[in-house]
Amino acid sequence: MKIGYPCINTRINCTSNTTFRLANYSEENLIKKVNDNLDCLEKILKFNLQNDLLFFRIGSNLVPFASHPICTFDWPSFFKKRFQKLGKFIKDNNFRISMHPSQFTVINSPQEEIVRNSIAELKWHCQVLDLMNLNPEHKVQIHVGGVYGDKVSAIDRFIKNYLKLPSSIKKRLVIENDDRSYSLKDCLAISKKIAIPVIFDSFHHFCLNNGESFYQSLKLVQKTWSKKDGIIMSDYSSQEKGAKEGKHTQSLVVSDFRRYLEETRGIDFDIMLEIKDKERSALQARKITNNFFKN
DNA sequence: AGTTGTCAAGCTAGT
DNA sequence: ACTAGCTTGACAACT
Repeated sequence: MKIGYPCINTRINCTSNTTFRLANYSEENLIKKVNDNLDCLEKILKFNLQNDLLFFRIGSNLVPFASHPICTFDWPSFFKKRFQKLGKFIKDNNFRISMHPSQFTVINSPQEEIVRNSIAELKWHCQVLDLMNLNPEHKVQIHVGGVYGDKVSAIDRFIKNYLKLPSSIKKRLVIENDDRSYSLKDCLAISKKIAIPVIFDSFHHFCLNNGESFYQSLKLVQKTWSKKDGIIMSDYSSQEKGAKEGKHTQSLVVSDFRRYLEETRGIDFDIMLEIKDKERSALQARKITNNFFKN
């Protein structure tokens, strides 16, 4: 089981998500920011390696405005060597990488332009992983999208648009159950039709489910990951106490996490801790799992 | 140096 | 009609 955290390390004095305002776009700015981001990504991965945190989600600001029409600069060629070097480090040390384009990426929108923009967004995410020469075990995850008052057609639209995607995207794309619209059951039904792997988000499942236990859920999800996709990825969080349902906790709730490990014992999966305090919780979780699996 | 309004983009539920 | 929350806070202009 690999343990990871998303995008940001709070104790390293840098972020791999530096960006700039669209109004300040220039080739010079772009090059500088991407360079800074790659520098920082390298530092984060080194930290993670030292601490046995081999799962990491790379943030979507790594290349600012990569899918925006303003960005005509050939950054993939310009940074090719750097990406390759990072990719080698990732492979040599057996890291698992994921990326998660943000809420604007909706491939089942009824508006063609939104779908087009979403595909452009997926394309550059996948391209980053390709530039690093990472195999399809390194994934790009999205949600199914909107419902628009008619889930059946919304799902049909997802499938129809998915089938038109280039293989560079299809080989990496996975769908995640969300906390309001598309449950695990919905995702599995989609997966059955187009063989897309499903990422299980335990917290979203807690918010929206059809009665499946965590163990059952992971077992069901396991069937959607083929050998080339690697072992299953999952997202983990728990509810912030006192806040409204759906808000991620500030720090790892140890008792909840232990219970989760108990309930899912026997299933091999990589776990991404979507918790606000980032590496702090991941370090805690690493210790807990190390002891847990000793027994 | 620290604070705060604003930032490319979508969707949903709650007020 | 408007906002919070998801998401990954970070920028930049102001005290």
